[in-house]
Amino acid sequence: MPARETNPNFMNGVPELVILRLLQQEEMYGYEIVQAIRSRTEAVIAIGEGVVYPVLHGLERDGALTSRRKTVRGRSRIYYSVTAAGSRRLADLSQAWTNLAAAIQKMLPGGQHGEAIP
Amino acid sequence: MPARETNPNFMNGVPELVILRLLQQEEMYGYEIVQAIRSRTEAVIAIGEGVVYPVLHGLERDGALTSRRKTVRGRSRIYYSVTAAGSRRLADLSQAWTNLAAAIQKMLPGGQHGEAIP
DNA sequence: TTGCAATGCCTTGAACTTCGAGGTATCATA
DNA sequence: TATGATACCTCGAAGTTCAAGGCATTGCAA
Repeated sequence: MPARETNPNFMNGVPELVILRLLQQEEMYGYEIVQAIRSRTEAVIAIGEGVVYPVLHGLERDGALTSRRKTVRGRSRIYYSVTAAGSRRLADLSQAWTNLAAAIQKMLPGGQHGEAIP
Repeated sequence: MPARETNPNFMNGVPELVILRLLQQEEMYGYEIVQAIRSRTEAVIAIGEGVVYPVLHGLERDGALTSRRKTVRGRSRIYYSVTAAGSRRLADLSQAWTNLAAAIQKMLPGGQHGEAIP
């Protein structure tokens, strides 16, 4: 997952952003993340397991996450936590997202000035 | 450019959104769009010609845009305008984007409650 | 006048993400 | 005992975007 040069990986990387953010607040495992994203965004964002697991593996490979295996009620889970590098990565992604969202907001109707209602 | 079922084509489609929005305000040609996006977003968003032209062609093929050729100072330009279908498409995209941005904003630090400063 | 930058159109291949569908195994419940 | 939920995973397909080019004209500077 090499960073892009020009646009901050553009719109992509939202799964990565959301996953990092969740894990920064609380240690979680893959299956849990999938449902947490659905429920916390009221299904506005729905990221499947086919996306979540590869992202988790990639982030761990990059040193942004660490994992530990834990067995709960006979279920083997792999809990992920954010490392210091992951925190930095999250900060960067958040900043990039905020910039992008602001830029787009300004172009959309009623984005430039304070939405004056005559 | 078929619409996706689950996530609203996810983060993608920002070029399409921005281009439609620009053209709704004013008739423009490809080369002009590239620079308009750069300048109006203060280079936060930089979409190259390799993206803009295919998007324009796709939108026209879908009936969201119409074009007319015009020669200005010896330069042949193709000006694009938004059709009624294009307006609807823009409205949908704007809505999807707003929903998505709101959902993400709520997850980011200081997004849930009114950023109380004690 | 010669050359180079800017204008203006375009295509291509590669790279990357994301999606959807599947596979495996265990546990709890009906 | 069979089904659904849990929990992990992979794969191929599809779609976007990117960078790098190619072509032709105009205008300016050397």
